Amino acid sequence: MKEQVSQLILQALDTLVQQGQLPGDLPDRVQIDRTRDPSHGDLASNVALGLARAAGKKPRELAALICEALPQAGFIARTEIAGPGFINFFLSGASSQAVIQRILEQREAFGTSRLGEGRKVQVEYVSANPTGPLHVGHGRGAAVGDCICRLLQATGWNVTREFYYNDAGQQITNLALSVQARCKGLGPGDPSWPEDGYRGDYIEEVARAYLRGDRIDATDQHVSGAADPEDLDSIRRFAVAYLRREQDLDLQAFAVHFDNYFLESSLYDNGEVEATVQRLIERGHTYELDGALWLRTTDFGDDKDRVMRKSEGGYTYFLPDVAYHLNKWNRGFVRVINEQGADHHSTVTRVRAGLQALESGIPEGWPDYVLHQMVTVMRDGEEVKLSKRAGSYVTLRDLIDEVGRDATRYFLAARAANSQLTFDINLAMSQSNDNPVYYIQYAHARACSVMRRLEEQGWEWTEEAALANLDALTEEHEKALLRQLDRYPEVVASAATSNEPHGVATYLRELAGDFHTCYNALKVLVEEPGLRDARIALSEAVRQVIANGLGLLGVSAPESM
RNA sequence: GCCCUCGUAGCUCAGUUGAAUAGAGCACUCCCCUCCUAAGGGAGAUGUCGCAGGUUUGAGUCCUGCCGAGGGCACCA
Repeated sequence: MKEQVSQLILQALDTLVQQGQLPGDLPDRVQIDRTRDPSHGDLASNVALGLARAAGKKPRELAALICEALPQAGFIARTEIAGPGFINFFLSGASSQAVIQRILEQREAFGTSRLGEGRKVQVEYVSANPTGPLHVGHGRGAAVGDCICRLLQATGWNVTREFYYNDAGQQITNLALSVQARCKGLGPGDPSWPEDGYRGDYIEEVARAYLRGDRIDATDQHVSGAADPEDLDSIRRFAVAYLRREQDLDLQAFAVHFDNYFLESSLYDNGEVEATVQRLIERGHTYELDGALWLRTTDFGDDKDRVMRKSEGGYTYFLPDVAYHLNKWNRGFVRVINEQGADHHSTVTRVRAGLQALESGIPEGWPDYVLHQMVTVMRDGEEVKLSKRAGSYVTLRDLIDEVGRDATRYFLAARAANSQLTFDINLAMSQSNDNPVYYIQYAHARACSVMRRLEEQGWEWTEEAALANLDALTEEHEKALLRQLDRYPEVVASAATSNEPHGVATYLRELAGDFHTCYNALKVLVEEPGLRDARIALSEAVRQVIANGLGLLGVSAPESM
């Protein structure tokens, strides 16, 4: 619709140029906005404001000229010049009601698009090292990352969901040592407890399972406990598998899954790290200093150069990061989105710089990053900091168990990632109108109950009859709903383009609000068949859009509550 | 010290890529079920958009500086 109005204006501008009212160089597109205030019509354009200076006319005068030159179009009821020179467009009743037909035809597909054109996109998220249960921060990453994936799928991208982790290195050695200490009956208080060991109770569970010889099947790891407290390597493999499985269960409870698990160690095993170093050296962006090999990342916007190979011979973590992203590029992902905690933001410039230094045709600014800020959990007005099992942090599982999957997902995804989030447990659990999750779900359930009541009344409803009677929808509350429904595809497209799933949550809150208002003011199941059919169609359209939107957030749409 | 993010109603947050009187919800005051689930709705009140400049016909939105909050600044991952 925006596009059509835009075409009309462009034609009008063309006419004015031919009449000599406007100079020749015109924009090839004009801005059309949805109005905030219904008294301003449905759509508005600011062309006249923008072109007034070049035209040497006052904005309102120019707006009047443009309006006169507008070609006739059935979907426009009238236009109006307002404020400093806006042109407001009032859509005809039929064209605003037509959204219902589109929704009922397209159903689950309403709001989806082919923006992605089947191109390959990879989203990397969570990527927690297997050293303990997932914490709330991982939960935020899981919710945001998963919603981004759903949005990308809905807009026609070919999505791969990936989880990257490290099963070697210092952290994992530390983990193995901690489990070993537990195997030997030591606790965090003992003098021989490993320095910086993991202190949570779950370490003891790992140790017991290892000594029992349990078999562990995680999505990507399968191993049995060797039950030998002296075999550190065996303990390491077991602990990694155990905690990976632990995380799998957390993610499963959260309805988040991955297509691929990627091991940092594989980059060493198959020589990609070494090949990356060679490539960087060949390209001449490296130098040796104090026995270390440096990459001149300052050539690519970094504020200081970075060490790639330490003087003792080992690589810094920065290098596998670059190798990993080169690997992603080589797998053909034209778009890559990394969802991470903001505490990793310093890697952004570094990785991009490293990729530029490879001179492999990777675009500047690739990949995308979505960095989420910290989550603070509150209960009864006080900050919750500890979980019993993990020892030092609130786990994702704690939240899911306490407030449920739907509320947890909604709260973690409903806010812009780059702002700090306060997770209020009491609010998330409250079954009242305070709680946006229930508010939205209730709107869906209400629409479902309309259909149930319809059957109880013994009334018939057919789509054909309803679509023939849509012109009965003339009340302001109904119009507001129609406008809101019409916006949905744009909301989805914009959320997908900007990697901002919270836009969908905000939209659903508004749509549900408009529905409740309308529902309260106007009875759906009235005696008069034409009006009843039309209102049921409206209610059904709202239900469908809420279900679609909740689907994008991974939140259920219950038929009754 | 440098870098990143944030600062909007008492609280939690939106703000459609620069537009028309800045919006919701909660909390507060009143009101609405013989009526499709009141897990709902209506009315009222609520702001120097952190501060100060700048760009622009127009700034919550863009630029600069300052203040405040969080995070990051290793030959650690």
